[in-house]
Amino acid sequence: MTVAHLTPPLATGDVEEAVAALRDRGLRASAARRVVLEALFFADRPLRAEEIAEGVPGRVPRSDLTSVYRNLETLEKVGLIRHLHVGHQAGLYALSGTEEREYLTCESCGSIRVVCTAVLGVVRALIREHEDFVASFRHFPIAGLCSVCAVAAPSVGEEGQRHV
Amino acid sequence: MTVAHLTPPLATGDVEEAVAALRDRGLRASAARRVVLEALFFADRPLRAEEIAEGVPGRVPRSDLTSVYRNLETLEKVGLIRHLHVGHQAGLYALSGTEEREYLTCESCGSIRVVCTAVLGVVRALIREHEDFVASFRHFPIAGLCSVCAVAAPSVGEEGQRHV
DNA sequence: TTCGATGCAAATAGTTTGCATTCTA
DNA sequence: TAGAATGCAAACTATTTGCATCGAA
Repeated sequence: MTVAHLTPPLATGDVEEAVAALRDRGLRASAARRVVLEALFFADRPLRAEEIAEGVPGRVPRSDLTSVYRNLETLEKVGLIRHLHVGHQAGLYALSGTEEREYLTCESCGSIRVVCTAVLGVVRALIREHEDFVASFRHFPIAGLCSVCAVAAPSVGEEGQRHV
Repeated sequence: MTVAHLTPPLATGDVEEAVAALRDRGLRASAARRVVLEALFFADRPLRAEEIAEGVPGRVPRSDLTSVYRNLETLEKVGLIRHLHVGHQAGLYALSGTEEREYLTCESCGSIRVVCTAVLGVVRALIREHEDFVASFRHFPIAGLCSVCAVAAPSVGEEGQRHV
């Protein structure tokens, strides 16, 4: 089982800081590795491996998808980044920010929004107490229906409508 | 987006009852379809499509994997079954039982256990109230660390040990 | 007898692995 | 300059689609 996503987070403020963390661990600061970090710092939202490989025209150079995957794995092992899953889509990769973001994902329209960590703290405490289980929502965020889709719920058997 | 998993559940007690529900909807009660239902009724736990296709020697005949996938989709649309995701593995398919089972899945050892629905009810109410979001744990059950792995947590960076 | 359902082959998406080459420390 | 990292090709897993054939109603 891959448990890289259980590595404790290592927050950094920019590419140079992240690169320094790599060197601290005897890892090399290659161009391809920098590019992955640049893409993530530039996006400020979870990205798919393919989005990272595509680069940002004029901003972040494109790179080889295989290397992106290998570097995402390395960066995650170090704790610089994390990944999460939303629906049946490809995995999403994000920086380990100073503030630990957790998400709520709508199964109908596909929207992703940041959730109040305090509320999740209460949820975790509840589950820990009653079920003797340490719940985590980082890797598999809570899914369900956002307020808009919940209202439109009866029509939910067909095709989700993105209402953004 | 595929939202078959948002279909309301339709509980049945045995294969014949499930087959009758299919006919009610103008769907055919083919041999391959019966076999999928038999496998699920026989297992009484969530199964992967491949496990269903393999059959149970002397109990449930094996069948074509493609047909299994097509039939799982049909059965899920009807509400007779549901599917859920655990870690990075293949999807798991289960009957829509009368009692609505929800699970807690350990990210370290891979164990899956049934959770008290009442506790999840409180969790849902909490999230609905504070976040205006209707959480559901059917499709993506809550992940985390079971009590055994939580204690052994410091060693969690490497390889999860199945302690069952 | 007619469509719905099947089963094989082939395609697809996401991700991983092998290996000779390149580049960082 | 040694060993880490790259990048291309190829493999792999889970799942879906095309299509000619079959079988349930």
